[in-house]
Amino acid sequence: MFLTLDFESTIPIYTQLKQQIIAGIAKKELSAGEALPSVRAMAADLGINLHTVNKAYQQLKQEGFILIHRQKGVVIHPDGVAKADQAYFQRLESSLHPIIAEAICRDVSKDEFLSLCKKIYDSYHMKE
Amino acid sequence: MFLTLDFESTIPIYTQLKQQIIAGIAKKELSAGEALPSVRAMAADLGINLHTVNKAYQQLKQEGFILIHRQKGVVIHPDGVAKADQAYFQRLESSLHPIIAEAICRDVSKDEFLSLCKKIYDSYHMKE
Amino acid sequence: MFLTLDFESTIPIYTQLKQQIIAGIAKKELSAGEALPSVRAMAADLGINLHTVNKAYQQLKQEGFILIHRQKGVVIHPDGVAKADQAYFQRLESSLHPIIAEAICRDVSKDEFLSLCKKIYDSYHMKE
Amino acid sequence: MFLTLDFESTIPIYTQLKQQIIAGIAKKELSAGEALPSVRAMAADLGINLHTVNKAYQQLKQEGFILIHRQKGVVIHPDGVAKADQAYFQRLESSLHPIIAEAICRDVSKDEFLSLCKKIYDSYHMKE
DNA sequence: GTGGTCTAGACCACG
DNA sequence: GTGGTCTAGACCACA
Repeated sequence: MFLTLDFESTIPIYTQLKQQIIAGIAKKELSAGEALPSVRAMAADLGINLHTVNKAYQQLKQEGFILIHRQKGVVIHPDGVAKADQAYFQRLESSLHPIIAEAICRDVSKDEFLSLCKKIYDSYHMKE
Repeated sequence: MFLTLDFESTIPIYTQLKQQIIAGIAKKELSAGEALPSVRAMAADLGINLHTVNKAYQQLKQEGFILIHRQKGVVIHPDGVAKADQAYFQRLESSLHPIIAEAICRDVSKDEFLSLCKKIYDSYHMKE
Repeated sequence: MFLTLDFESTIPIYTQLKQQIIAGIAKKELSAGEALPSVRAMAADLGINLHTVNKAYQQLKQEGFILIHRQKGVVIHPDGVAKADQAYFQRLESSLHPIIAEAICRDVSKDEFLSLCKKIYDSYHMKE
Repeated sequence: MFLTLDFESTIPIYTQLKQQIIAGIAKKELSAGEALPSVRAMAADLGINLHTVNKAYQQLKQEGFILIHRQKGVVIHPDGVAKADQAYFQRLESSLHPIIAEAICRDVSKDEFLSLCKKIYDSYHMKE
């Protein structure tokens, strides 16, 4: 799994890290139960601060993507991620709303938009 | 046009304001050439600082949603917003990527996801 | 002579007006001694405020481009504009400095820059 | 690098700051990848408010002269500034137009004008 | 009265 | 300690 961070992005590094790990899971590059590098190792690999990695891991844990064992270290959640619940759909919808509003302003047709979503969706499943 | 801000949200107020105005344009509640309240009036209405409003306006202007007319004040861009270009689609795609990745992890099917997008998309066009 | 104002520009209207009149003189569309519309007429023509026209006229007068007679009204300075003096060259240089600095940063070659200047220069003299 | 601001000037301080930094890049006093003082440090150095410095930095960033690195802070854009494009040449031309029109009115010959441009251009490259 | 600029001081997210 | 956000109050240029 390759992690690429953009230090010039406005997106916080810990968020980028989270997103990349989630993307890895979605692409099945990271499978349930698989071990992730320790906070220290990950930080050293990426040349970033321990706190930054830790923050990403803590949030991933809190959102049910990973487990942090004192001994076994960090592993992808073996039972799969917590499924979509009410709260998640609400978050999802509110994150899509502004994106779609802007797309409409810019005259992106519904089909065009849905095609793009499909394309991205498939880009994850192709790897399956 | 009703603007509702969430002062508890982690999303900056000026961003919320931007999004609501963009949503207003998408819903055709705000039509091309229509005037927006002055920074001062808007700030007073919302109970926020005029600089916060100004920041939102400046960004909307820079992104082509509004323009600042020396006589009419702040108005919705009359020619419609700059259409979707290469750069926009790139931004759009990178904003959708992490959202879709998470949806996949949470076992949201492609159809389910697309339905949600459709629903949101239509919620803007219903007002037409 | 055609005057076109951009009410959406960041450049003040009175400045645009000044520049257009100066351009008119440079292009010999306006010749020495020629009359300009009164403040009122000009303001009505352009749909702008009296004060705005007045400010432009006052500055043009102060810089030696026009004369304002109580009776004859506003006329292009019959003796030609005050020639370039020390102070003018200093102003000219300091207005060119930042422009040229940016051009250099953007890898515009000296020849490229000078060609552009020549082209613009000629665009005024062609009308002669 | 020496920055000199004129607090009496009508040119906004943040604009002066921008111009001086651009001049510094043109003169190669600031080289690609080099770090700039933090907004706070720069503000303290110049005896101005940090928001003023921030505004200059934000605009320089938006125009591609600098970028804000999460680890290194503010740095001169390492890949060099975005090269001259269509839009830039248009801006350049419209900034030169009024300057040249006035020069013509003041009987500055084309050669005289071009010599001045050359002189200024060289004043940047001498430092190379 | 409008937007543009500048100052000042505060809190927070980030690394 | 860094930049990002928000507030507040002041002055000015513009129309």
